[in-house]
Amino acid sequence: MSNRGGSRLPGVGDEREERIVLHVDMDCFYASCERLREPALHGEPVVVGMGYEEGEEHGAVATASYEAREHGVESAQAIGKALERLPQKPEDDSTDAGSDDGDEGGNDADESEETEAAGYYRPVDIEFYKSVSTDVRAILHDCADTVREVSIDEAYLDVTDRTAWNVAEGFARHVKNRIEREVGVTASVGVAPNMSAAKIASDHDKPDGLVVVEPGTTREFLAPLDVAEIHGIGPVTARTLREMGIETAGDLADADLRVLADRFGERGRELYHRARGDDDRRVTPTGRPKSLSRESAFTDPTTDSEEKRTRVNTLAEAVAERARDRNAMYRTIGVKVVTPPFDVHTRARSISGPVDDPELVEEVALDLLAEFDDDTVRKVGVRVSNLQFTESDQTSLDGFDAPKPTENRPRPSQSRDESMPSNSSESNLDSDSTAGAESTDEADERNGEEEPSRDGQVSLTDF
DNA sequence: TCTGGGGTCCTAGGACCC
DNA sequence: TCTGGGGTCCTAGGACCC
Repeated sequence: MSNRGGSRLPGVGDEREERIVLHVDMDCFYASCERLREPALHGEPVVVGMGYEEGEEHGAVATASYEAREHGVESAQAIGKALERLPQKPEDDSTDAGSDDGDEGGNDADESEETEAAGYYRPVDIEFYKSVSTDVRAILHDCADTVREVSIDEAYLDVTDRTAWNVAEGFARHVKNRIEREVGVTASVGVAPNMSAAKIASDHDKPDGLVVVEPGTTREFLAPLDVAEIHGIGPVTARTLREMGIETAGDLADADLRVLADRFGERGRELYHRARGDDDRRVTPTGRPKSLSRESAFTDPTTDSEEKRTRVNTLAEAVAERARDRNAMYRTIGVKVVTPPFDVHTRARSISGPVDDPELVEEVALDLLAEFDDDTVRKVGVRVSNLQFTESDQTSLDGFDAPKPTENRPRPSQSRDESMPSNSSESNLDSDSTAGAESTDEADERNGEEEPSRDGQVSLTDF
């Protein structure tokens, strides 16, 4: 996404004033959430593992608290590895002041000398984190007219109309303080004239940080940073850039645009501009999802086609249900098959009109899977895309509400009129005003031709 | 890094149309 | 038919993000 549909050419229209963009990034969010309901974890190393269950060793680190990181625990690390570096703290139920989180205990009592550091391991409880996130979002929407939620723990705010540069730091501090006071978790905030720089700024002083990059200073702020810190430069691009002798954002800013465009196409141009502190994307409200998927890995890679089929069937059901929950119909059904070492294959089939048809999802998914009958498979997924939403939708981003009844946290309580009815007419103003094209407010959905497309990568939240 | 789950965007080739 | 140019849609894969 960048400058096609919504954004304008630089210099066109009223746009020349500097925007004031905040990037708000929760600090090790999952771990902070665990501390919220289990205050004894404050100051302790906390590891939240996905696919992890108590007493087990499989799964991967979703988030590690800073205390845990000091022992070498990192995001996306295998739990087994994390346990090597930071053993699990034996937990006895007795000392546990009744934190309502009734675990099951039992697994302690193991041998081991309790001398060295040990940490608390918890499985991901995404519903609980969502409920915390909802509270944070309410504050953000209260502080800005335009909020783009990027994920459960991250958002951009355009606050140009709410503050001014000479007091922007105070404004940002106010946002931070409200989050901490009203929800009880900390955030790092970056303030800059554009999204790209704000993102990097929020990361710059990470736990509990506040970094302001004033207009006119973005380029010098970025110059010394490693290219990999630029959003959109991952391991592959970073390596290529290094081979070209480009190591810092400053190097990239000084590079030859034509060379970059040659090597990386349109992306090269974009990254070049980002490195120079130029980014004309406007903050636009979070839109509807373009695809929905479920995937799951086998404990051990399998060749058993019945096992694959069974798994795909389950996933197909789950995806169809997810789509129905979100009032989404789909025109494309696809599967993803991952074979060792980590080769990702996708197959997809489009049908003539959008449907809501769970049986069809299963049927098509199984049919597409058949091609891989003889392969060893480590992971399968099912996805629907080419979505079309029925009017009633809304429900913002995470369809599943049902925040658990853990309501003793202070709750800002005005999220209602903010996020619910807004979308249908207002959001279009923002994203579409220049493209004089369609306007029936559902119609602009499809011009972006989403695509099944593939992902592949991995890495986890936290940052 | 041996690897979990959920997404987004971009590119390239082929089919098909005028 | 072999001859361009232009456009759209679909599929598959790659890279990236949290």
